[in-house]
Amino acid sequence: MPELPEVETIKRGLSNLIIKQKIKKAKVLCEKSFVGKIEEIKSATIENLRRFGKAIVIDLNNGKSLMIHLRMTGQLIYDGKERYAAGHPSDNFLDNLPNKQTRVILELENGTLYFNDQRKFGFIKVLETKEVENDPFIKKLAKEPWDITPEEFYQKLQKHQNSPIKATILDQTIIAGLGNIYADETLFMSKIHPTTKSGQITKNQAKTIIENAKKVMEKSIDSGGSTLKDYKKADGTKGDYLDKFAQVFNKKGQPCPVCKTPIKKIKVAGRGTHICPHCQKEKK
DNA sequence: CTAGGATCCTGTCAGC
DNA sequence: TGCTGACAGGATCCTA
Repeated sequence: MPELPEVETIKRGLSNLIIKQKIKKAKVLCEKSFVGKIEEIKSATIENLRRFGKAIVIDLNNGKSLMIHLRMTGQLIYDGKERYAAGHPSDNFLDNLPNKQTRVILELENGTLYFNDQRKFGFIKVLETKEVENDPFIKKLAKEPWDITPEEFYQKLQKHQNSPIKATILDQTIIAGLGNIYADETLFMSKIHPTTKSGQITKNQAKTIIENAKKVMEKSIDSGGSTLKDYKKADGTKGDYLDKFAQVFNKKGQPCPVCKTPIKKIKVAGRGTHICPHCQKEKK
């Protein structure tokens, strides 16, 4: 679930809170959620946080790093003097911790970091710091919209001519960072129907997609991601990207902000997909 | 090689 | 109320 903006939000928020802290204790409640030996990170100190697409990496001072992928329902919650929670938006942010969905607990000097994950698709993985870039997922990761050129992106589209454009921009090995929300928002802004074959996308449209992907994600990062980032704010109100800025995602039946046509929900590439049938015309 | 569907797992919600 | 199937902000694996 968390996409690039949410992961970036987590990275920024947690950096301020956990860097320089030592991992005093580490506890794995769900074996599937932790890959590697837990002993390897005990009593190490957190030095730095990095982000690769939707993956977050915590570098330690003993040559090891923790790579974390939240997948659909992962959350990282730091409970210290204040609580900082980000990732999958759910009321669990308000629960007492640990709770039923807590998979890994890292006890630090001034607080505790909880990895929660309802569906157990996410994980924390121990890597050698120097091997982080060689992790299969990170190694295959494409450039993010800020780094890829329109020409490069266009060339990649030609390799997947018959795939719907939505499937293509969700593919992290083609362009990194977009997930289901920002893919829909990007295509809406670009006035491109999600089922358009990637081979039909013009060079201009390729450029537009990149520009809009940057816009929607920057806007989301500025608003703290489409997720709850603050325990106090999380109390009842969900001041998040989805409510404030999303144009089509989760807006089935509501009027298109541009032309007032009701937003439709369809299925593309196996994912729920939101479009304005008037602004995003299907191309034959 | 690409494309599409099933799959991992838990929880919630709409519809009967 | 209880049951059932669909669906979920992701990525990989398997098959054709």
